[in-house]
Amino acid sequence: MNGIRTSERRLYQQVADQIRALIQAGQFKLGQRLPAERDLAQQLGVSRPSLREALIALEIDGTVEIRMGSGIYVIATSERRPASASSMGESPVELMQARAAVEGAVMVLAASRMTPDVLKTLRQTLDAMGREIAEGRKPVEHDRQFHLAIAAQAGNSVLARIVGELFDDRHSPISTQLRVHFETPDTWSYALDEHEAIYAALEARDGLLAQAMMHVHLEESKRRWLDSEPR
Amino acid sequence: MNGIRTSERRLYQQVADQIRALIQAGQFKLGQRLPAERDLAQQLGVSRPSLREALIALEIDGTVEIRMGSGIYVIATSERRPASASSMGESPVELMQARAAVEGAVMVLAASRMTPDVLKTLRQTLDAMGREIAEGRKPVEHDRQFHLAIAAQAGNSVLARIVGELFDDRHSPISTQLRVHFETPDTWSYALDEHEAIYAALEARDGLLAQAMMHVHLEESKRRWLDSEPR
DNA sequence: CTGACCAAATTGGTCAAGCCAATTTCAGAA
DNA sequence: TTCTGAAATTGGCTTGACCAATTTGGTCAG
Repeated sequence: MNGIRTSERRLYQQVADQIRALIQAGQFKLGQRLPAERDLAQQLGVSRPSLREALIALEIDGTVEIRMGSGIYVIATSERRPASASSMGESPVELMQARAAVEGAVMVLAASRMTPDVLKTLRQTLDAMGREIAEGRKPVEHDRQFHLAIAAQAGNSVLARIVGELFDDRHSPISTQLRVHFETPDTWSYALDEHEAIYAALEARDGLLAQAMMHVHLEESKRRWLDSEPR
Repeated sequence: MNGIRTSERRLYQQVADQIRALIQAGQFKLGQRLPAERDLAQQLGVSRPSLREALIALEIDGTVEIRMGSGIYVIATSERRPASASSMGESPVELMQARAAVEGAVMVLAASRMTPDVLKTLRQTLDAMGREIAEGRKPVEHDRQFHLAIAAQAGNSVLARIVGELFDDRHSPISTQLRVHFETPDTWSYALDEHEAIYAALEARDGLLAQAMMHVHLEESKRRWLDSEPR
């Protein structure tokens, strides 16, 4: 059960994954208590503080419950709490198809509820993106704000949450693969053009056109993503 | 900037919240580097390992990026991973509307990819539900399997994951409110009838009919949910 | 003056050891 | 047999140290 530290990932991530794997393999069952921190750290060949850092990650994702004086208990076997999307073998095609389904529905709802204030916010976000692109920076945060501001206007907080999660699944900092953002300074300007088309449709309160423009944007975004990924 | 440790929450959670609050308040801006761990820990009145535990939580939720030898950078100014659905004030109406949008899209995809094997699995699941209902038990797990088996056949693992999460958001064991399942032995038989109608439409490979039947099921399910909730 | 190189400083990463708080277990007394 | 209190166990947090990665500043050469 010794950990292998040959990769560049942080130790806590590796240890957390090891523990998840042990749970998945059935070595620690639902409801069961893990070995004591001191023992488990020794078994895994790491220091106790490093083990504790890994346990925090597991606590946050709902895999374990930590009780002072008592122990660490498995409360999920990851059948209910899947790992992040990228670690589940989900492909860019599937992610963008899912986004098309969800954000398509959001577009129709949002267009019918569009207000001058929201349009103003979207306008400001697009302008901020334009400035960042002109300065050679990557407007990931404003890209996110654009998508989420529209989703928020759909009037359904569940859908808004899903839109945010799908966006983040692709831009999550956890996975080292996803640290490499796929857009380049050149392609960001295309993305901005596509955003402008979405904005124009929303301004016109045309839900079906907005939906179509979002589909175009996501399809092009997927294509750029696929073109940028190492094979 | 001294932390206050009067509550029963773990220190790392408190410190993480403090840092989030500082970021939200604009003290640390997007892209900016936080003070060094040693300095920040001192400023917040905690030990460095405790501060590191808090930073792990912030890294996981996408608020900061930690670079060895360089520093800790703010990469988001709002939460990336919202708390669970039920703690966000999402309503049954919103949840079921979102499910209608997502599972509606899934129905169309699944109907076009339906196979005898999947139909057999669905048949078995419905029969198992029927037996459980006859014995006065609540077929929550088979209910889940029915929805997820269909979603799995849609051929998009992202959508399947979302369907699972939405189902679990409603049936999550974490929220004490949701421990009280809304279906009663009587209403479970209605739910089963609705499942049968969905099954028939899938058997006929009629995507639009399957979608309509799923919408009916979710609408009725929502109504039963609302009728059962304390006001 | 500018650019390159190198050493020192700074920063995060991990470890070891210690003490405190909460819970569990066990032994002794009633 | 049951209850109580002490000891053991467990997690929570701190202090301090050393290692790895990055940044900064100084020096030298062109």
